[in-house]
Amino acid sequence: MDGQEALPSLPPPPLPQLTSQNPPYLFTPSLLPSSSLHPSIIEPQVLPDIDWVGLLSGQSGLGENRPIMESASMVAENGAEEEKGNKDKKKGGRMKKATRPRFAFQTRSADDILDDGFRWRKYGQKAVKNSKYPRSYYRCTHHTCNVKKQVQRLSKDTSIVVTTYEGIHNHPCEKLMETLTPLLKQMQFLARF
DNA sequence: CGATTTTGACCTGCGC
DNA sequence: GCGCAGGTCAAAATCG
Repeated sequence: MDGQEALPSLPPPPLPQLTSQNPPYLFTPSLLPSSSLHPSIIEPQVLPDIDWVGLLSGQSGLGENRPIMESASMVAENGAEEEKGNKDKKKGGRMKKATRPRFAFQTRSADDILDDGFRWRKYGQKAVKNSKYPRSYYRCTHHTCNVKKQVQRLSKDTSIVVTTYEGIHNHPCEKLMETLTPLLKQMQFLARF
């Protein structure tokens, strides 16, 4: 069925607060609605039923209906786990059930690919049943980062793109850093006076 | 020439 | 056990 296409349109939930428990780069501009990085996005929508608190704290979700989001039990995303995990998998196919957090949101956009500040490499595209449009698979190009995302346009409402993120970035957003670095330098310079 | 995209083959999980 | 659907790999093509 087209589970992803039956997503209700609800206002985005409150954004999670970063605490000392959370990885420093857990939520980046990619998840911030109305981010200035996304001029083309008119109506960002975070999927409902996402247990942000659980997601962040490592506890499992509460929602009963989770159209896209999988269980949010957090696996150690950083460091050794990812590289070694990759060795277990053979060519193609699903590996062990992903236990990494997944979250998705809809955006109303003419572009399938929205610029979320990270660099992504496309590694696959697949036609999906009950959908006119193919689903595209992307992986974060950062060496140590194993985050993936899927992008799919709804066939019911072709102006809506569903983006599903899987995993958590363990590095800063490049674009954000590019923007902030000169500002920081300038501030440091001015602070000397 | 390195990085990225395209695309068909391959693999796995799941329902029947 | 079989077939389908989804997810990934990797070689070739394309791009900057």
